[in-house]
Amino acid sequence: MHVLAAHTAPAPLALLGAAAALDHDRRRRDSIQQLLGQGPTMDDVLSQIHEGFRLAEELMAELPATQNDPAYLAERCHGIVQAYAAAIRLIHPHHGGAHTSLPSPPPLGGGTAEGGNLQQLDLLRPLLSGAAPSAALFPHHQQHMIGRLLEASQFNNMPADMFAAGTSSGGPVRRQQASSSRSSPPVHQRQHRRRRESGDRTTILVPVQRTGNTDLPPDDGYTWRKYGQKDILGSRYPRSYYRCTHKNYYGCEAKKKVQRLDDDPFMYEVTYCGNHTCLTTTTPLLTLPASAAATSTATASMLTNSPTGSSAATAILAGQDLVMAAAEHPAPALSTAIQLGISWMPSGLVGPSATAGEGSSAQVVNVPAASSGRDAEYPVMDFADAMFNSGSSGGSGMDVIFPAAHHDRRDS
DNA sequence: AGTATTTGACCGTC
DNA sequence: GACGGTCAAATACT
Repeated sequence: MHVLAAHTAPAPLALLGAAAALDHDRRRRDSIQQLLGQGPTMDDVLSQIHEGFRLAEELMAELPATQNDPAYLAERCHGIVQAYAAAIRLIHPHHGGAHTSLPSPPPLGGGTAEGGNLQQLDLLRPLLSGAAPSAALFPHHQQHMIGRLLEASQFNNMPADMFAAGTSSGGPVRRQQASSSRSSPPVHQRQHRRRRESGDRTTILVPVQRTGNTDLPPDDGYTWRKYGQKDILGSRYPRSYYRCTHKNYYGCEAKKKVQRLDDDPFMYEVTYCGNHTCLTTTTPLLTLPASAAATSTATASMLTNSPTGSSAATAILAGQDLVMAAAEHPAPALSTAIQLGISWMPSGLVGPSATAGEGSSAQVVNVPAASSGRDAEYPVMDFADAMFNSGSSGGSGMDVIFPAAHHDRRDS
């Protein structure tokens, strides 16, 4: 995958050839235009988005002089939000506006309407984190800005444990010193290793978590288990290798590589390999008793009312509106991540090899039906995911739910 | 006891 | 032979 050779690129946009970027742009526009049908043109949408960018840039430029004027800042922020909301309304006119269709989240940080509007910004996340097409649509600095807007709108208001759950951050604290005295087993005891997989890969750029420990890899809503780390030639930062935590339950073969960009330590390059079968498989390894489902539903309600429950999770767990909305507008795909309040889903939903120069416009809107169907029909599985994401290493939450099934699932 | 992380070594590819 | 991806023992942690 040629994207992986971009370590020395001066900017993420350099990940794409100019011709490929233009082609992505065109096909993506065409695809979205088809979705829009007789409605507003894609140019209208992009114009509105760019207006948001423009206002945001103005605000950033004015920040040094206006940072002590909260009323003014609020007004400018509101204008920015309105611009993006207008773009969303153009894309989803039948939503009837930014406030009416999607379930209203609880007030975030005391906000009211802004909370709802800011959540709308999340709909942009697939555009921005969804690999190449976004790079084709928006300049590098604008992608940065969107990332920061999104963080300001959602991440900073998310429960801290929501992030601790998604990645290795939820695991044990890094040990102080590792042993180096052990020796590897004899070669003949090693299992034969599989050839390097050459399946679909998607590379995206994700800004680092700005709050807390910024060394933590970005959370994408999935749960990953780190299985390796390598120093990469010519790269300042090591590359970490993760596989899906659900591998042993669902046989999920999804993997990802995470590496900081040399030229931008505040950005991670995340390469996803393989799709999450744990999202499309119902019960390959587990048998779910009806009582467990009932219990999980009840517990889901508790989570809904939990003070730490996210607004998005509340929306999903509490009703079907968003499920239906997601089915109609699959780009912000419905998945475990949304169940957990994280509304972007890079792997398998942004289309394979989005950076490979192949037409991705169709794939952008091609959400596996099994995914949303499974989420709608198997809430217990989502609860299992939630328990997986508890971050507890000693005694998995699955022990509580599926005690009989939870044994002998260690690797190899 | 069970699980996640670390890290040196192994293995396939180029 | 270099490099990247993976394995798996040792270890940390709950």
